[in-house]
Parts: sequence; structure tokens; C-alpha cells
Amino acid sequence: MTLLFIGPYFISSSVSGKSFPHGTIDTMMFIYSVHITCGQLNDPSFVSGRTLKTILLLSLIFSFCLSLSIRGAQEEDPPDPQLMRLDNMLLAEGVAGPEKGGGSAAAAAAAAASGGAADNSIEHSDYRAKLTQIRQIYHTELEKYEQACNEFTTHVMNLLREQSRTRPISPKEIERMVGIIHRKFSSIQMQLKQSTCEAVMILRSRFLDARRKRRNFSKQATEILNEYFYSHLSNPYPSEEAKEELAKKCSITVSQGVGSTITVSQVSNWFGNKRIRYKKNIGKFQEEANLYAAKTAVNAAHAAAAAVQNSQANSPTTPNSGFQMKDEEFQLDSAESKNTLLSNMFTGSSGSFNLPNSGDMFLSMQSLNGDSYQGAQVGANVQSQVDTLRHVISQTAGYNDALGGNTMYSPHGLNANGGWQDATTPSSVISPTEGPGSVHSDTSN
DNA sequence: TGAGATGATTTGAC
DNA sequence: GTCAAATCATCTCA
Repeated sequence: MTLLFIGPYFISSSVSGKSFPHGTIDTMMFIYSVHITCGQLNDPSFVSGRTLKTILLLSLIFSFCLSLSIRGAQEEDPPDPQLMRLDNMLLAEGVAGPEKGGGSAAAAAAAAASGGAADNSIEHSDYRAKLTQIRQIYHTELEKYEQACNEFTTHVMNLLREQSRTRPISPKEIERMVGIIHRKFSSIQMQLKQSTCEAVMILRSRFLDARRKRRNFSKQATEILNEYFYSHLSNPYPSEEAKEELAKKCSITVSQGVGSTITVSQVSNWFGNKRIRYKKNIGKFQEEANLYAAKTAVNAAHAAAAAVQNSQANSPTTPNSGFQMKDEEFQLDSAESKNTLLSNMFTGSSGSFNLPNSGDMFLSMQSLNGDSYQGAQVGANVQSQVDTLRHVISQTAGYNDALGGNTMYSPHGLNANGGWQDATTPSSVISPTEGPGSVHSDTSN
């Protein structure tokens, strides 16, 4: 132990009849702390031969210089605000205080701070592992310092007791000496805390930076989002439920690829970006809009054809029977229910939002056909429905019809102020005659 | 390698 | 809280 080697110098300087110079204690603690930090506590070579002489010489110089400065700091210090800040930060980061699942709370906090993208498990676990590592090092070092402090205090007390044989030592002097030791170890602890905080800060910034590194969504995910966007162009503000559904649906396709998922906030980001960029450059997006319109129409046709085939296969003698149950359901009063049922009927989907053959698409079918969703009319004949749908598709695909020769997805969803028109009064070409009672899945606007 | 595309973040208004 | 708008930072592709 270092103290065994330093001890003689300490004793010799005390036995000489002088009181302990505070600088000596400070120097010894400096050596002691360096000793601990270097991890050389059990390395005898550290204080052997010339090294010991150098240390003792340095001790003398330090003791002379520091004895002058330390005296002023002997009074009881008030709680250090910097130390409190460090303590609070370490507590908040999950480094200090009780174990919080290996810093998972801090990782979650960091993830939340980065926009709720807490799904990237690889980066998350990496952050957690590194934080745990920091926590372990911090606690090990802290323990070492505390142990060293106690050992050193005990040692000094023993020496004082020894010195008391040669001169009277008041309890106040002992108290003062212990105070000096504790203060010195506190300052060393503060350095440790400071270093730990810096390490956490660096880790955290790297972690957040890494999260900023974006990956493009998969093609399927982008397609799903685009399909929704262009099929709700009159009001491209998906509700929370719709966003969740979209996120889920996108995640399914994405997870087949890189293994990441898409969160609701990412869906929100995507729609925010899309709205802005669409509005800024409608011309550029025209082609894309047409593409998705055609795709939507084709999907609808396929779904309808499949529905027809199913109904015919199930009951060849009564072609309409496949929709009998639907007819009953169409007695529902809610327009939304009808809309959803229509959507489900053609897509086979049971989702809460209408993808991709829903919303405006079916509303346009209704309006172009001039029919309303009366149960008897809708359920009258499957073939007529398919014909109607085909008519819509043919109308939609070119869209140079009597409605004014507009191209598909002309920016009718945007009002004069550059904002999207309200959901209740859309004038999008997708649903040109859509009435004020139209129902969208969007509720966010 | 640079330009454009794109996901994320920031800022300010409501 | 959400939104638009501006901006940043990275990715993609010719």
C-alpha cells in the first residue's frame, strides 16, 4: 500500500515536533489518488527506489506550496451547486442512484427526446450497454475512493494518536484534519463525477446523432403511404388511428427487409413532408398522383372481380347471395359505416381505415354513378356494381370527362390560401361532387 | 462526386 | 398539442 511507504515521511515530519502541514496531507492524497487512478495500488515498483525519492521530493515542494492555499479552505463549505448539478444529472441519466434496469430508463428518455423513435432496438441496446459500462466504472471508482478515504482517515487518526504521545492534540485539530481529508476526497469525487457526466454526454450525443442518421423507408412502405396520401388528397391528414394502422402496415413490409419498423411519429413526419412538398411542386407530383390513381383503380377492379368470383363460386345458382349479408349491413344509417363496408367488400380488408380502395375513391363511384348508398340499390346486383366500378375506373384513368377535362388529382384539395380545404368541403377531382356530408377517416384536421 | 430525394429536426403560429 | 415552413443531414443515383 502506498501509505506504508509514505507513512515514514508523514511520521517523520510529524514526530519532528511540528504540527501537520496541510499541504503534506494534500500532497499525500494527491499521490494516493494518482496511485488509485493508475490502478497501481498493489504495485510495489510504484514507490520503490528513485520513484520514492522523487515522490518525497515532490511531496515536500507540494506541501510547501499548498499549505499556504489550503488553510483558507478549512471552514465548512456550503453545498457545492456544481456538485449538486452533477449529482442530479447522474441521477437523471440513471448512472448514480439505484439500478434502473441497466440505464434503460435513460435510454428510453434519450429515445423519447429523439422524437419517439424508440424502436431501433440495435442502437437502443447499444446505448444501454455502454451506459451500463459507464455506470459500472463509476460505481467501482466511487467505491475505491470511498474505501481509500476511510483508510486514509483511519491512518491519519492513528498517526494523530501516535503524535498525541509527544504533544497534546485537541479534538478540534483532529476534526479539522478529518475535514480536510474529506474535502480533498470530495474534490476527487467531483472530478470523477464530472468525467462520468462528460462520458454520458458524449455517449448521448453520439446516440442521438446516430438516430439522426436516417434510412429510407422501403418501397412497399412508401407505396402504402403514397396510396393513402393520393386516395385522400382532398384531406391528407390521417387520424391517429389511421396513422397507427399505416405504421403497422408499413412495419410489416419493412420488417421483411432491414428489420426496422415505422412509428406513428414517422408516419406524421412523412405526411408533413409530403404535404409541404406536394404543395410546393404540384406539377412534379402529377405523374406520381396519376400513377397511384391508376394503381388504386386497378386494385379496386381486381378486388371486385375476386369478390364476384367468390360469390359465384359459393352460390352458382344465386349470384347475389354473396352480398346478401352486406345488403343487410347497408341498412346502417351511418355514411361512414356504409363507406367502410363498401371498402371492406371490395378489398377484403377489415381495417379501420380505407386502404387503398376507399374514401374518395368510393365516394367518387357514388357520385359518378349518381346513386346514393341505399341498401336496395347497392345490393341489387353484383354485376352492376362491377360495371359501375369499371365505369369509374375508366373515368378516373383518363379523367377527361364532362366534369371539366381536369387531369387526375389536380390540386383541388388546396384552397386559395395554399392550405388544404376542410374535410367537409373538399373539391378534389377524386370526388368531384362529394357533398358536405362526406366522411373521411381523417379527423386530425 | 454532385444534385436531387427524403427522413428528421427546429421554429414559430395557432 | 398539431401544423406549416425552413432547414439539416443523409441517402441514392446518374
